[in-house]
Amino acid sequence: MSPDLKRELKQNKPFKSLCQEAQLNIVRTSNILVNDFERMLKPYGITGTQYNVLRILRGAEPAGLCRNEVAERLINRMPDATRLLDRMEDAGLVTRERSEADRRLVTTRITKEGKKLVDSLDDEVEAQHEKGLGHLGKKDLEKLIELLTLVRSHN
Amino acid sequence: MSPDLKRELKQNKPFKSLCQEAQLNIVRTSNILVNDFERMLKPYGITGTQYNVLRILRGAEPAGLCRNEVAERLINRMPDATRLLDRMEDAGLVTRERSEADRRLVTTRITKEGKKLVDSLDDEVEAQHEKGLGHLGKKDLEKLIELLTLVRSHN
DNA sequence: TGACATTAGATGTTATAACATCTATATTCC
DNA sequence: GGAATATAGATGTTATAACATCTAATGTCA
Repeated sequence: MSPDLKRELKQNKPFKSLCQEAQLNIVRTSNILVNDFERMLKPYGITGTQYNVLRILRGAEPAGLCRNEVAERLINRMPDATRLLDRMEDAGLVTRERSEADRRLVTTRITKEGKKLVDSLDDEVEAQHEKGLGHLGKKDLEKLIELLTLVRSHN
Repeated sequence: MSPDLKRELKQNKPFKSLCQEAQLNIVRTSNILVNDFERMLKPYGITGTQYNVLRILRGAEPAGLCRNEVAERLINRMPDATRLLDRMEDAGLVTRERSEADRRLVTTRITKEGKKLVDSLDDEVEAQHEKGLGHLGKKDLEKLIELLTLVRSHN
């Protein structure tokens, strides 16, 4: 049970510090969860980032959001938002329209088709989260969230 | 303090489940730490993955490791190991040599130059870990590691 | 031995990430 | 009003990731 990270990565030396061990644990665990998540999405022809954008735009209906607002709400930074949205527009998942009030802005909205796709994935997404983390109890999950929030708290 | 993730991502709806909230916290925290780490490495002309490969090869001296052994020890999977090592070879950080015993294998070793680079980064790397996680106490770090190990324990 | 499967790695191709630079529009402030 | 600055986004380029396919060497077993 719980083979530790050192064994997982076939390392023979101990970690240099507790901070390092914690950081590697966070990153490793994230990578595993993200990989599983992307694999689950693959049959539907979208990436994890695209899925997250769809979620964000679904939550912003019917007003929509401009490019930078979408980027701000993403879990990971996305320097190339324009072309990601281009691809999603080509795929019929979003529409874009230049704002009348401020012509620098381009409002992006989810299409009916995009909403249908993301709605249809809700159960499978929840199942993936459950599969990856459901074996922890409520107490442990809450403690984990608390500690990670604390990690992020200082910058 | 500790603005929670919901606020960070400007979400107005609560998370669907505790599992989902935990997963997003893990991934978000990892992204922040990885971004900081990569930014720190940038002046030295290597990526995070390249740094990790150098660490692995430094730990495998003087025997070296073949391509797949390197890939297995990485924090994240690397389907394109060949060309990553190509680039590192071009940069003078590693050498490669086809094994005599089994001519399918190519043994990769860190060069003197590569070792010098990774040695010179040790302090800065530790400082980055300290900066990102040092504000947690020993108890909290240990608990965090324990919980993340538990997350990874079941598959 | 020879057909077949397996393994290690290389290579071709496409998609995406990362970064710098550029254009158009708005805002600031004299 | 107009120059300077800031902001939103588009575009060009390079590097890397992802995936499939290919070649060479080894192992398996009739």
